[in-house]
Amino acid sequence: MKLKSSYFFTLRENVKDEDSVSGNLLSRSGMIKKNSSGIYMYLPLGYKVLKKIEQIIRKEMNEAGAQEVLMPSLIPEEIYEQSGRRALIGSSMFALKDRFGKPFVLGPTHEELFVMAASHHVKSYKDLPFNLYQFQTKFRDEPRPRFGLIRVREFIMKDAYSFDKDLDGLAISYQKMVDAYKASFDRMGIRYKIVTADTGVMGGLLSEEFQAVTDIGEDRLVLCDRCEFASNIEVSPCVTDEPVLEDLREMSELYTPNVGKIKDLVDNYQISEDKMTKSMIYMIDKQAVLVMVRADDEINEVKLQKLFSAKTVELANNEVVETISHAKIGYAGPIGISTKIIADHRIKTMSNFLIGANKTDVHFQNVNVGRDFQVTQFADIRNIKPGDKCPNCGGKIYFNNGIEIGNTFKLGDKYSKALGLEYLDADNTLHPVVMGSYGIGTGRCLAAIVEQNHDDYGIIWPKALAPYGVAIVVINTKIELQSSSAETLYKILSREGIDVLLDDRDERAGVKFNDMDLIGIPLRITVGKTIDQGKVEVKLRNEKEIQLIDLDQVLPFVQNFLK
RNA sequence: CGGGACGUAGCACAGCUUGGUAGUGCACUUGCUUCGGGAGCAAGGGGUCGCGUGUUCAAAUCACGUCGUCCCGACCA
Repeated sequence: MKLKSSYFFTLRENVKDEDSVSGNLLSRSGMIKKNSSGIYMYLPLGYKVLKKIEQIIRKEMNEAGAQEVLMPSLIPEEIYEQSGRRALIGSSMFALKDRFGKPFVLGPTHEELFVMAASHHVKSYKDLPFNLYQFQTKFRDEPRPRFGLIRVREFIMKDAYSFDKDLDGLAISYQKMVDAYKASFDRMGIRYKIVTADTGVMGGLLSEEFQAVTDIGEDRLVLCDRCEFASNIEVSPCVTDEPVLEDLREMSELYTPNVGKIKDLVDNYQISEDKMTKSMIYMIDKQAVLVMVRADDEINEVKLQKLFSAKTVELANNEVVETISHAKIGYAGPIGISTKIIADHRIKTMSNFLIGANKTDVHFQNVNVGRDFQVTQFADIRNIKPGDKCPNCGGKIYFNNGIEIGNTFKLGDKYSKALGLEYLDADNTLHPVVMGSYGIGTGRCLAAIVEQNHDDYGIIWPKALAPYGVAIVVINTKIELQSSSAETLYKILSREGIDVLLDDRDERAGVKFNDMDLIGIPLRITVGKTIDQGKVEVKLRNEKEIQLIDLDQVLPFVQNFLK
């Protein structure tokens, strides 16, 4: 492509509305443009990269034996009613009505439609297994779009669905997808971890996430410095040390006016956080429950939800807390409370600690479980922390941020049961089909790659994804020999099927160099003064050195580079 | 949905307190000089000051409303 007569622009300054490196670099390089909150235009360069990402995934999916289809985005609302997900997904679903008043939604994910598609084919066990996938726009009305392309309301997802007769079949289908995902992300040059995660709204038996390791990711990845353990913090189990109890001291009241917060207690009374507990009142399926953890631990709501098999888990509002604890916010505690008390296992290891007294301005000190109060149940309900013991090998835990670029689910029979997708087995009995679902967010891949590959000058695309593998820059377009030589080179490379960018704009050299760096072209060929000796300069985006090569060496050099 | 901020040219912003002819830098056009890492000088083009209502002789500026955007939180497939 020749820049002179193309749609091409770059911005010199950061865009105010973008809060991430990738959002800014992609905007400044003219690849994307925000249109509304969480809704983007893909402009020519950005769309080219997106297509390359799609192509890589498509090839791997096809090799894994999946077949590509395309489902609609406009879907009758009743289909989600049937599967029970209309209420579950709730206001995250864009809803609208047609001219006759019939309710439709814009598809946020497509398990239901794929089940319907499958039901046209599946009658007998002989019709299984198979796998269908699509690249298609999803709509999710996120409460808070963020980080450029990372949390958006309209995005393209590759979603695949496997259909098997039993769990053994699912295991095979699932592994094929995991392998295809690994191959895809490897080819894109993304550094990622596979972590176990919560199944969330999807439900089912197992969820694993492919997390690109970056600074800004929204997810906290729990990793071990010794073994391969990797988990999303929301499901990572915690190991609790054996209790080493001190001699029990006499419990007493401590007058603590206006210090309902942990930090104030630490500051004002010189009590360390591992000698205090945090008691929070939660509404779990609308029932109040007191949840206790050590003061320096965080409560994990996903674990709470699982513990109670609950639909909703939320912090109780202030009024409820004050009614139940008979005190101002900050003074709730387990003694004399009427609710169930769920305590983290770590509470068992504590002695002579501090709790809220359910009385405004008062705490109890030297409290001990068993002697001073009873709990309904001990459970693992806290978040694991850096430095904790690895639940797998006992090694040391550390955290990384991650961007969820892919997710694989073993759904089991959740959707096939809800929607009646059954097959007849060899013994003439009906069984629900066993499903898996597998997603990759292509826009997130793009953002993750930029997050992982950039410097002060701009994006550094991996060769496989760069919008153009090579750029030819003419230093001075007014010098005939430079222009004509560059034009000739452009033709030679193009004729060999190389996608090459010719910067023939009437701009100063600095502008062109900076633009080519910003948009991240991996190889730059500069046609300048040295053309008088029949030589051009060659520079790689990720290296500083410039080498001179003869004109007739350009084609083999480029071919070798792009290989 | 709760808390906070912002909305003035394609982009980034000033002007608003104290109402009186719409500004700056980058980008854009033309000319001259320059020409290998975002040039200089000069002359230009481009704005319903988010939208609405009100106060006023007069509103970018004050008041109220509304829409949008961003940040923190809640939520999150």
